Amino acid sequence: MTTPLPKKLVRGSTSGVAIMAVFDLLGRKWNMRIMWELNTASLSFRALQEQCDGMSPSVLNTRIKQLTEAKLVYTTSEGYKLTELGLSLMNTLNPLRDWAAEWEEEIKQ
Amino acid sequence: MTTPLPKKLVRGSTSGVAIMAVFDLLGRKWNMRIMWELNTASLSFRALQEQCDGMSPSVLNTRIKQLTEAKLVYTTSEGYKLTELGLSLMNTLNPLRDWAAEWEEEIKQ
DNA sequence: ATAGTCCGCTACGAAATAAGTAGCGATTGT
DNA sequence: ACAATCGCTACTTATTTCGTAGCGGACTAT
Repeated sequence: MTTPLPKKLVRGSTSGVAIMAVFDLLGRKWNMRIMWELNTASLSFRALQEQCDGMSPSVLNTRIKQLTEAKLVYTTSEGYKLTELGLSLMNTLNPLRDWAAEWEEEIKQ
Repeated sequence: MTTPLPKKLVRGSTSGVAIMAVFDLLGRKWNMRIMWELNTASLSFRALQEQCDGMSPSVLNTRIKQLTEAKLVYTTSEGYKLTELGLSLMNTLNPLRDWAAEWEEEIKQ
């Protein structure tokens, strides 16, 4: 006699806590990758597209809009750059690189 | 006269570095969320589904398979749990919670 | 034994998102 | 003037995710 699942809910969305909004944003294809590339260097639209394995420009365009809206990225005459917020996010995400290396070791077996 | 975009490439995929594979995995809807919930408590299929805002069971099922394949999650009689690797991933991802809080402050303006 | 309930999970059509390609108008270089 | 490149949009196709119904197994109550 547990409570049945609620019939309608805002799904996969910012229900309550801030971290959920982060999952929504980063849990979308390309967003982490774009941030990662921009953390290495600020890039023009075409350059960013190339860095991201030639991802389609239509998607790149909407991603840039999202990330700009989220105040993680901004546009300059020299290309797209990370904001302070964007940089701080990439700092917290930085340990992922090392974890990824360990994980790769463990997984190829 | 820059090199034109290569016509075909494995896109959004593990081209070279380990971190790209991580982006592929975590850059999918629900994966981070599932890991996050399992980091708090080990949960049965139905319970996990409820925690994740009632996400569809078909997707949950494929996600569990992926995460199991990736050696981040395993199945027990008491429900799904994080492996050591999964736990270490959540540790590196933990600072995200604080960042999310700061970000929420900055963004609601 | 039978019927009811809950479980993990699958099947399958509908909706949403991403990919792929062509090309426009603006700018830059020759 | 001309060609090349740029950022970006429009549009079609492919892939992913949702939503719902329901199967077979385990457990329980009658």
